Amino acid sequence: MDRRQKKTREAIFKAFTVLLSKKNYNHITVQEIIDVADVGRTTFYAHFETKEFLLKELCEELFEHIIGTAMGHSDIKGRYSCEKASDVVYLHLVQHLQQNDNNILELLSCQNNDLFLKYFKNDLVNLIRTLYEKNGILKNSKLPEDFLINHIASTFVETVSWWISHNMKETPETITDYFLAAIEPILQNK
Amino acid sequence: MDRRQKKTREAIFKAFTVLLSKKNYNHITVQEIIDVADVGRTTFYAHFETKEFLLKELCEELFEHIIGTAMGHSDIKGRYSCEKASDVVYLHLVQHLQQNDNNILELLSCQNNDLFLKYFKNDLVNLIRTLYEKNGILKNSKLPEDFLINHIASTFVETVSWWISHNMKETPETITDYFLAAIEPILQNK
DNA sequence: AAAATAACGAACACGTTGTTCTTTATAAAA
DNA sequence: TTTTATAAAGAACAACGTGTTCGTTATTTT
Repeated sequence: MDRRQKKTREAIFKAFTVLLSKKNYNHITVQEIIDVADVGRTTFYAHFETKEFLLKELCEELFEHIIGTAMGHSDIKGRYSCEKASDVVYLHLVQHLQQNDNNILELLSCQNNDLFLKYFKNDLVNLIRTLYEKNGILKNSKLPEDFLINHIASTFVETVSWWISHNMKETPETITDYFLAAIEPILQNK
Repeated sequence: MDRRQKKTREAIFKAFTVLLSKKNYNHITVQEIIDVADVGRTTFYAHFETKEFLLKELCEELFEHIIGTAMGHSDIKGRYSCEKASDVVYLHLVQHLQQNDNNILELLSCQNNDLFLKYFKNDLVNLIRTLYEKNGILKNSKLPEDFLINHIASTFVETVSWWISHNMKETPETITDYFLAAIEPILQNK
């Protein structure tokens, strides 16, 4: 990719992130974004069709990375017992968030964090499905499988969201424990 | 309240609801709302400062009613054992939703249902706090109390959301059972 | 019947959007 | 290095949405 393209793309992402940490998504204008990013109007529209596409691409870049590496860990650790393997994946996700790559925390704690949490949950559903699909854990429950997957993903997102809103005082290990305490009884509830 | 005021207010709410069922909140303009509601531009702004205030007031009217009556039931049934009382409240809520007062289902199943689910969850947190605050059920858990309240409220909202997205094939009793199965193990997990 | 209040409609200034065109700067290919 | 391709800049534009003002008409309330 052209060095110029990469630079403007990153300048726009950065400006958008900064603005999101200050004000509501709906009140952010393209004009403000290009002012903060210091790029021409034409340039912005050459990169992103609209503000909404910008949001979409930002989310994709953010979560592709974090979920992708977690997926990797699920394969590597596949040799251990089923439950432990998934526990490790969850812990890795929480630790990854704590590291704050790409200022992801700035976005997950802003006014409009629901925009990002929605995306995050969506990607998590896929991760969780592949995590549990091989072993039949979810199939043996008296609750529908897609209900369970949705419940687990939601609980993870809510746990992380709760953690961030409490200024992440707890360690990643504690948070993972909270999360597992919230869902594990369900998995054993056959 | 003046009959004229009430009529325009309802016309605007109705128009807004219709539009929300068709398109994204961000793409709905005040112009469209007043066209569909068939009221003058000046009249709209005499009632609502902005589109956002319209959304806010709509949410308040919607959930004030449904949560309010549920709160009532929690007091009435207080004589039974603690857990059963709350179970009845949850069932009532689900049944209330099924009745579809004020086209609440149209809003909870539209593209932007997250706007309403967010409000719903907020009100639920208050309901749940009062539901469990007298008996010390939540205090005896190894998990923080506000984490638990948040988890229960989220799980309820997610359960309802899952139900609606599946065209509400299940009965209110089944859905309440699913919800209770998802949270009850936690409450006993001291 | 009179006074108060709500709705209407037209017009307005202002800001935002997304596009077009020309010019300049930078990177890649020869 | 020179040439060629491509990205960014900047100015200008029409179209649209916003929120307000003002004078007029219709409907309640007193």
